[in-house]
Amino acid sequence: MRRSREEAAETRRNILETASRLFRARGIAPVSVADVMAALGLTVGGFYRHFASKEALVAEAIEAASLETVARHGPTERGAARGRRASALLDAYLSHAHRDHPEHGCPVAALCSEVAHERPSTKEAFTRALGRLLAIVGDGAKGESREARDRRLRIAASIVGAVVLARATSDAKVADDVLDAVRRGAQRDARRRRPATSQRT
Amino acid sequence: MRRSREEAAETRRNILETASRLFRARGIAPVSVADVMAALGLTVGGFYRHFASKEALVAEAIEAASLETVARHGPTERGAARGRRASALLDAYLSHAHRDHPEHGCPVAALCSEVAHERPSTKEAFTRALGRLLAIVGDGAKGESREARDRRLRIAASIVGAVVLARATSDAKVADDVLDAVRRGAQRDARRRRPATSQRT
DNA sequence: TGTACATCAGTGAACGCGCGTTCACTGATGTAC
DNA sequence: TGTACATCAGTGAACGCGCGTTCACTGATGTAC
Repeated sequence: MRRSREEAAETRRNILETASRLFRARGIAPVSVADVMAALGLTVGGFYRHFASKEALVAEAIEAASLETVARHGPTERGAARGRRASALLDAYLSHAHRDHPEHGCPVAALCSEVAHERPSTKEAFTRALGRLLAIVGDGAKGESREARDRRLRIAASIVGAVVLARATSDAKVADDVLDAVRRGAQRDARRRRPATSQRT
Repeated sequence: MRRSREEAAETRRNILETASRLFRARGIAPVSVADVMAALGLTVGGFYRHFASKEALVAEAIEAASLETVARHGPTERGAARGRRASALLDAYLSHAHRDHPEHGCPVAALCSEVAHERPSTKEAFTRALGRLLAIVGDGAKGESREARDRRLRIAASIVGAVVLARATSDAKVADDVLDAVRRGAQRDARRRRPATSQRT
């Protein structure tokens, strides 16, 4: 039953994409290698032709989810366009759609507390994902002031915190309100140092 | 081998306390019922004399951790004392000690992304814990303005986000900086509406 | 271009292991008289 | 207060189950000539 190189490469991409969705939707531990393969109509044995271990898959899946999230919010522009992009990111990040569909969302928000107990390779992939999130929240130029870096870290912590709490709570009002409150705060915070930028897309 | 009522009650308390520590330190799924009992020098079978299921233990352990966290930051005072308490809470929450010792810390920060995939009873215990955290971040009086409630939600999201990210990243500088940045921001934010309160304990 | 053979993607069963939960059993505790 | 018996906290083995990983096998693909 050998497949062509192209088919094999596509299988690998499919495993990665499916794993990336499943891990974000249901967490790392609750998703088994067999779950991922079954979702593609394949059996477990074949998995190890493509990845050395579940751990390796997890690290790559986080990487893939992170790159997908970044790509959705566009490359780094300059000036007013960058401000609009950052503002649009905040609205998207704190939307009900993002809260309700972690499988298509940011891996940092989906996996943050679970990753703390994972192995180094997983934590490193998570760390790169967080780095990319920090990069699209602001722009992290070399000569950045401490205030500017603080603001990026603060915005990242609050948007991740808001989405995670909105997903974990069973109180629908708190879930809605924390997203709203953080959206208003972060937009104001982001605007503070970019007064020339037009807001609200 | 029957034990006295007092001994049995103490065993129950010990199971709860140990579970509460282990879940915060290592997460829910990675800690088995046998792990908890073994940590007390007991065998698994006896567990079910005290709790109906692991799920019931998880819910009670989150509740216990939450009450312990609240108790550590004292009951609600009025006026300037409340401001000092809230300020001290922020410093403690965002400290290296809290980041490095989740087993003695806030269950909301320790379990947030994992709880999103747990059963209703667990999410409800988490929701009560979040409610208590919101209550000690500000004071949530009845006539509270939208701005005041927003500020409490924003501070809660950002301190939880900061601790979770600081624990999950393998970049020591980002871990330190996100705690510092959020501490400065939250102290400033908290001070904004309580100008009469003396700051920095 | 055609043929013979090596490669290897995917199968499906098996490996050892740990999980949550159940259960017959033990013997000290608690209770009824 | 003393005795007989019921209760039940904790033991330790077993239950069925799912996990990550391994492996002999298959047959189509890729390669050497």
